[in-house]
Amino acid sequence: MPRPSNTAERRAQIIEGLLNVIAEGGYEGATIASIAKSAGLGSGLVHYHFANKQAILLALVERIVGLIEARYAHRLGAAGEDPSARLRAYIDAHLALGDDAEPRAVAAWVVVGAEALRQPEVGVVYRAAVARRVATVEALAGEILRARVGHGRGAKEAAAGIVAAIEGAYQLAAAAPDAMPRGRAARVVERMALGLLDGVAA
Amino acid sequence: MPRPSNTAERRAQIIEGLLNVIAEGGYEGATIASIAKSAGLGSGLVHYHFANKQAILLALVERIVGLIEARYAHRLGAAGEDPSARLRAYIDAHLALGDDAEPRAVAAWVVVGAEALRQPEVGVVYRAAVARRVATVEALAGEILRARVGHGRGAKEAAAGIVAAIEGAYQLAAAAPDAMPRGRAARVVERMALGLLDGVAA
Amino acid sequence: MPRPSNTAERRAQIIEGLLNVIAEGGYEGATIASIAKSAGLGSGLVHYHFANKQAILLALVERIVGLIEARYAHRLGAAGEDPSARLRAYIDAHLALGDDAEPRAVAAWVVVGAEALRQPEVGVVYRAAVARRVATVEALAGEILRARVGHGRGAKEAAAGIVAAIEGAYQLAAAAPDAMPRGRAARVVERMALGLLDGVAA
Amino acid sequence: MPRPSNTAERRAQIIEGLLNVIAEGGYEGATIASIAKSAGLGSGLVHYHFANKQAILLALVERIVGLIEARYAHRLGAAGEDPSARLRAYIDAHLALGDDAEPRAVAAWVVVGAEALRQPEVGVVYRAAVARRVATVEALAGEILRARVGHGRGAKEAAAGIVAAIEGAYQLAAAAPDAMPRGRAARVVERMALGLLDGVAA
DNA sequence: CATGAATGAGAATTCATTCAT
DNA sequence: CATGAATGAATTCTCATTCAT
Repeated sequence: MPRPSNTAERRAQIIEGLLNVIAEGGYEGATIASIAKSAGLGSGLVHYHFANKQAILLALVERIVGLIEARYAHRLGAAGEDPSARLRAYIDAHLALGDDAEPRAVAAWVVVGAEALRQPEVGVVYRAAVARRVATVEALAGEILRARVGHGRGAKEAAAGIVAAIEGAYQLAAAAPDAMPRGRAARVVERMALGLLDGVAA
Repeated sequence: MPRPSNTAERRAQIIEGLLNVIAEGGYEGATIASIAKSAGLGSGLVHYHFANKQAILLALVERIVGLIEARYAHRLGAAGEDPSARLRAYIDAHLALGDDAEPRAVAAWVVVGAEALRQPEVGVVYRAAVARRVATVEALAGEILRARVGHGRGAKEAAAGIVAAIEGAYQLAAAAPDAMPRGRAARVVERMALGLLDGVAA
Repeated sequence: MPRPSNTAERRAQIIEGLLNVIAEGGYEGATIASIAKSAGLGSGLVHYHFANKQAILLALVERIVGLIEARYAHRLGAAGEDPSARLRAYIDAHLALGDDAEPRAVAAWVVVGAEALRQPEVGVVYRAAVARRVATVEALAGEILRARVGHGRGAKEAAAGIVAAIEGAYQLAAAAPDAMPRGRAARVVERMALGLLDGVAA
Repeated sequence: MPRPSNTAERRAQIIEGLLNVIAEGGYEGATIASIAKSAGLGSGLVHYHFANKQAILLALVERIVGLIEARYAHRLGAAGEDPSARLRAYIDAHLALGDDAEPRAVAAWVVVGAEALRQPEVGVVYRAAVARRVATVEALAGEILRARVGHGRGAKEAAAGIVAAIEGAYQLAAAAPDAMPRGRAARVVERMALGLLDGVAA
């Protein structure tokens, strides 16, 4: 009777290790040895579970995206059917502080965004993640616009703007936390989003 | 009769070299050898003019900041005294395409933002640059708000939001260019900015 | 089942490699590559077992000190309780030729003495080693003096003189071997030591 | 009328520069740039006056040797014809503190002794200097011994011992100054020397 | 004579990846 | 599955020496 595989658990540990080290040292500081150490594993084991270092980063991207989508799903329940409330929930899921806040994930995401410039495979998953975000926001924006002016024109570029504001808020939170008054990011981005839609609708 | 010093020129060449390689390969990809090659210089000379690799990056930050501030100064003339026009000019200077567009600088800036997480000295100059941007925008936002509602409350956090939107637009432009319809970023951010100020003023 | 650790053995090999190359080429000539080659190892492995080159040198200092102290301990048995005999045994342990002679260690020690000027950490362990030598000789000299004149005044500076003579004999042996008739160093230093104590006692 | 050559002066400046930097940083720390800076000259000029770095070191050896021989010559006058007084004057010239003390030269000499192991050409001049010292002391010791026992047997090895003690005292002064009570080195070595000759004569 | 820019050959160090056990 | 030793290529940085002016 072979021992039950613990691969899934080990992979999760390793991804968590990368998240931790990337949050403080960036991707350059994330050596296999430091990841392994942070995960409490031997360094050889990392390569047993992942073909190479990049593979861990790709898994981390998935992990972060999943984390945030879960937050959104969780908030959706309280938001009800109103598209504006849903858009606020969406922004909140990305930016609000709270018990489920993940400052490490924010820093890691900023790093992922920079690595996307460098590693084509990371670029692919990063762009896919961004595209999904834009699509989600576009759907919400489209609903809001159609309710107001009967058509959804401009929803796509509004969505891009809103996602940009979210990404920029991450960037500031991670690298220049003094720039944005603490805990206000979600509110400010919500106002920008709604103000933008007002402008588009006008 | 010594050879006339060309230090300033060489330093500029090297900074330009870093800008070029960073724009495609990120900071990790920017090896001294690649910088030197891109600048058409020997690798030893790079260290003759800069103490280390980080010093080049710091100089690059200055360079990029100066580039954009010059664009803003240039657009200010056409904007006249109206604060809203000036805010649009500000956003335009950062995001508009045109003859003076610098896609390489955009990518490099994103990389700088990630390196700011890793290298404390880079963090310092990055935060200083962001702080200046926020202060500039805050002044404009304050003027606009005062003209409308007689006070400037909320200008600071509005400014942070606007700067975040700009930074996020850079991020998307560099790493996920398909997300934002080409050439629309300035327009979208302007609308977000003005919509945000409407909201704050309300 | 992990490979059994051979760290201690590897470290010893590397220290031995440094001893070998330092004996001929000095510390400057001792490159990591040459140390690794002399030890029959890959260069990366050297840094796997030692944080940096200096750490190997510090370990080498310990190694040499231990070597000589072991020679002294070994000779102590034959010397019996007589302090003069013990002092001779001490000098012998440092300077006598014989099966346990270590010409490489002598040359390396001279190099260590010069590196002590340059690398603060090396200076620390070098001074500690010298201080222990002086203390040991001082104890012996004190016994001899007290037996003769009832007090041990002057033992400390006599000990310093004796240690200086030993260090100088190393220096000549390593760098100007023709200056001292071969195999006579121990005898000459013993005579200097005893003559010095005669003078101090007078 | 060509301008008068200042080569001799420049060479002296450069040698002085090497002496200064070697006294603090050892030979490794002595870069051409640092030597030039310490001499107040441009780095290119160093190579105009010396073929290479080693040539400066060789000149420095001469310089230090000359310095000490001058001190000896100066003290010889006061010592008169008595060989014991002359031997004391010799040791004094090498080790006594005073207005003409040269702590930098002491440190530099220790470095030279270590470089002698590494650079064959340095070894040659170092050994020549040591041989001259031994020969001088041997002559004095021979005189002393002949006056006492009618022959000079053992003078050579006694001289080597005395020179060793001097070299060792340099080593301690430079690298472990706490080992020898300050200002006592000359006295201690004189006692060792005279005690040694007593022993040889016995 | 003098300057300091320029070169290029190393040197130390890092680290992903492999592999013996 | 697991460990951590081992490898070797890549990278930053140093520095003697050369050379244009």
